[in-house]
Amino acid sequence: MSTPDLPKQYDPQSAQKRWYAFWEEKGFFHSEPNPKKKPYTIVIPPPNVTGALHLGHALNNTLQDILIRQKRMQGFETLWLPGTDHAGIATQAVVERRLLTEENVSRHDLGRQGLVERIWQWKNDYEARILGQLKQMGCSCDWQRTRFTLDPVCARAVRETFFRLFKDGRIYRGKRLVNWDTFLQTAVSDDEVFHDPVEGHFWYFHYPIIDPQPGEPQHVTLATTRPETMLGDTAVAVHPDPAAALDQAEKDLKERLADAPAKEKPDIQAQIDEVQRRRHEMLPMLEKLHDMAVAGRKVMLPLLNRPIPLVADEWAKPELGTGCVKITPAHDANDYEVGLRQKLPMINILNLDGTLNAEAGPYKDLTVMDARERVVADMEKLGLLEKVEDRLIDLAHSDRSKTPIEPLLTDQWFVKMDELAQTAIDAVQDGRVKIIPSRYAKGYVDWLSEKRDWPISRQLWWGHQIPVWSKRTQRDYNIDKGIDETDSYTDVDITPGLKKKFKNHLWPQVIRQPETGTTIRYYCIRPDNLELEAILESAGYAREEDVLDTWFSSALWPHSTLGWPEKTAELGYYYPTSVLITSRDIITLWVARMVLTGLYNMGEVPFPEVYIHPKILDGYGEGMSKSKGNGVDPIDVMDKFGADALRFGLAYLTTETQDIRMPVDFECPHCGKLMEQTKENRIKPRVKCKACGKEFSTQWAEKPEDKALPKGAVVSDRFELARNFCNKLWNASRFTLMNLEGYTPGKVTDDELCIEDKWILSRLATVTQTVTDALAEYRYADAARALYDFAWDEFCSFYVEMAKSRLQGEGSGFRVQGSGRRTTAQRVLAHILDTLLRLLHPMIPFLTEEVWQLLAEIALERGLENPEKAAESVMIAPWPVGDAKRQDPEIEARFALFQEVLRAVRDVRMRQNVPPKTRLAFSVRCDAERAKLLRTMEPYFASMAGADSTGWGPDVIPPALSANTLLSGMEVFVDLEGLIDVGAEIARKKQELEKLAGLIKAKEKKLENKNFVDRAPTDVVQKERDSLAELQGQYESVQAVLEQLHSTK
RNA sequence: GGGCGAUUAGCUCAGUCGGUUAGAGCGCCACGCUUACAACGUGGAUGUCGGUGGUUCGAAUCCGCCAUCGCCCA
Repeated sequence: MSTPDLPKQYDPQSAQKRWYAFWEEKGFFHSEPNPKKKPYTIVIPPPNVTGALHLGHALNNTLQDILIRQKRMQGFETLWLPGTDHAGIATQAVVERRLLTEENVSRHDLGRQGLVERIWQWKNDYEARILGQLKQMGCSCDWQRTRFTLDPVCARAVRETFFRLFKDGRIYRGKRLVNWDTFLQTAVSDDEVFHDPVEGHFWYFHYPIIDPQPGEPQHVTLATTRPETMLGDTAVAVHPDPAAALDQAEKDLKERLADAPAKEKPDIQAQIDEVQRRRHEMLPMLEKLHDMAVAGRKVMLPLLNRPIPLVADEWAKPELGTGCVKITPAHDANDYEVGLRQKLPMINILNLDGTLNAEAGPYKDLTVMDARERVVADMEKLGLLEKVEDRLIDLAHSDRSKTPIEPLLTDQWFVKMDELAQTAIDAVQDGRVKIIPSRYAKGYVDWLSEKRDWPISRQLWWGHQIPVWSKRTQRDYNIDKGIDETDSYTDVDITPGLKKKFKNHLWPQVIRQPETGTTIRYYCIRPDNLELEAILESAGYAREEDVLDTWFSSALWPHSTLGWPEKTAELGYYYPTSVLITSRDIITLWVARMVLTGLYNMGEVPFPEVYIHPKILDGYGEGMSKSKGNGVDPIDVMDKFGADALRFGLAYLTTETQDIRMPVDFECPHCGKLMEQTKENRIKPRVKCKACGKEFSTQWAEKPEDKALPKGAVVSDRFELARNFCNKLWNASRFTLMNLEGYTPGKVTDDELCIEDKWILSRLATVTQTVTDALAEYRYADAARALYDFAWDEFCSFYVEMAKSRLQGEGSGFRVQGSGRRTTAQRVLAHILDTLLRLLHPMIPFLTEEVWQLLAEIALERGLENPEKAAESVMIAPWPVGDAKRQDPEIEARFALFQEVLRAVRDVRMRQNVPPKTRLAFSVRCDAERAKLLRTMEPYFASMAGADSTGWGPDVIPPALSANTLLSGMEVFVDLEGLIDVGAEIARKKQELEKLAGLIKAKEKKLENKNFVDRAPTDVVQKERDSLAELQGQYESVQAVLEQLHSTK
């Protein structure tokens, strides 16, 4: 393409396709350990294969690519290691739901292997899509090293880690109440549960006291929202000191009352009254019950006729309900704690499908809801139902199946966190891992400090199957644990010969079940021991069915992806990685665990720095999600604005605060206009365009008539700024290319440089430093803004404008002194553009490459001191270094004077409505020094403001009819003979006068304040005095002009 | 309930060490297709810096309290 043929608008799509392929072909993305260079490594936070990438991913990956590209240019051996995460439950649930809706088959129809195969298909599709999206964004990942958390390399690391932890005694089997999804028949994690208020009831039951003594109650009253759980009750609790508890409750309420706002007072007072009522009416009974609990008395659990103890436990709140509480340890989190404290039996009454099991006696096989009705009816028949109240219940639902969650006590595998967590805390506290911004370190440390053991098993089929074999006949969720470490190697099935042969590859753990007198023997096997696995299986051992928590494999990501446990060259060279860039919601789940496993497996932290970037919200401050309909797809943004605009826009918005707010628009497919997305229209299947009146469909379209409409993309106009910026750059580049005809490289000496050359070189040196510093501290927005302002306001608006006179040569009407002037301008211009492209490349890779290549055609050798051939791609060109000796505050200050005067002249033209082609005459009253400088700029006033000067210096006399503009130390007069709208100018000056009067008054007041003059630093006081004098001078000038205007009217 | 953060122009955001006549982009108004660019140029208008109390000669900036919103944790 020859330069005059360049289109006036930048076409992102064609550049993206061409240059990405070029980079890949050249192998620029690939990295190999290179001892001659320092490594710079980032491992990608692997996106889930559950779905396509959203804007949050686009942000996350843009920020990584910016650093990677910059560091590559800075000469590091740069590796950005890409990959994806298998995302256990999320992916399995998506695939299962799809199988059900589209083919009406369940996972049980397919079987484990069948389902896993189907999920792999899904994974392959989505992985390809995700990696394609990253490529479209321009991400310079080393695709040859792409990893997946379930691939053989990662799997090996997972098994090896599990084995080491197991052997180390850090993995154990234990009880845990989980959120059981009876529909999907799996445990789901807390963040896969949502709470919804549901209308329910509060049932009051009587449990008879066994053999009540005289003066004792016949029964205790208990209230419950889930009557069927009584079948699993193993105790009734009463507070150990009900009087003290009531006193405390009253004290707390009174404190709250004291500093509560008036409108809340009546409510709190009512609560205090209630506590006092309870003290009178209920306390004696509660104290009696407490005595009975201490005496070891029991109550009879109705329906099952099981005697259960009265226990004293603080969980029973005398200020709430009946003051007593039934305890169902296997089906309620709080009751479970009570069960542990009071050493109560834990009876599970549920089957995994949500029906009741044999423990429920006559209610066996009923569903929870059926059992609830029957229990209530039967209690009523027995006369044990006191009353029923309506009540709004906050019920937990599974996000995956939308069905109610049942708390269920199950056996799970855990990692002991005590020591491991401490190592990760230490790493942050002693600075080996720095979290940026630092405020996030608190949450990290607090979370780890709880040292809660990590439950790692999941009842799923998609994931790393736990590498433990055991002999047992059924999955039993009611066993008690008891590990006996000394009982190793006594299993009759494993011969001493085998044990010797597989030493260090096999590790036992024995768990006794005192109730049944049996023992369960577990063996963990190291990876790559198929023979051993076969031997165990033929001896009747079966592998655990559960898989590991996805985070277990993600936790190893920085070292597993580099080949650990093999001692690969990559591991030695690239580990520890340089930085981790991620969002704040997974600091604990992921970052903390990577630190901990990195230290455990490698003995070294996985990265010295963690940068936490903002979260993208919509215009209402809500997180974006597909389920809300406010999710912006980066592909839509790239289609509309281009990948460069997406990237620059995101970088521009990445400030140190927590969030990026991004109002969301629909883009009408008919007229292309943007229309604000509201909470109302974002959930509709079809929307009517406000601009053209035609309808379009949304992501919710399901009916054929809706689907038939063209789809409206969801975008945000916040990318317009970046798109416009790209286009501006494109056109500045276009100008440069068009004016480099006849360019020759060559050294440019200082005396060949004009003031504008020196000025732009000074500014460029400063901006180079600013951008380099900002990126080193992850201040992306600062870097982007510095480049935006420089490129637009300085390079385009001034340098390019001013270079025109020299570039366009003799015919232009400007003074052209010497034949070298055009050559110099070309050399400086090529150099500035060259440097600007390099500085912008990490943020705007495609456009900069496009221009770089075009520039190479006409100006391959560039540079002011020692012109050199440009690199074959901007991607591998050296990162600019801010040249301190080019920084010239003197020149910058002088240039600023010129800009001020120029603006003043332009301002008069605009406010007087002088047509652009009419030339203006102006003069400037100022000191001799300034006059000398400004005089040299005359041609630029002529070209840039269409104004010719008539005088400079202290003796300038204003024309009879003029508009004046006051600047610091200067006064600009524009001759208005025959032009002026006098009335408008008078009005304007009056307004100006008032404003000045106000400012003067404020300053005078300040300076009259003795405290200020005495206590403020002298330079500040002096500054205020100078400022006042200046203002007074300005006031007088304006007044003079005003009088003159009046007199000519 | 605890922690973190936000609140500055109609919108989205900058604002360094406490001292500025508080800035930018979009939008708005006026003028202009001047051979790089109308995705543009030139100029303009727009603010009780959420409220309140304090520290200070001086507060958008530091501290206390309150309000609203968001996120995380129980």
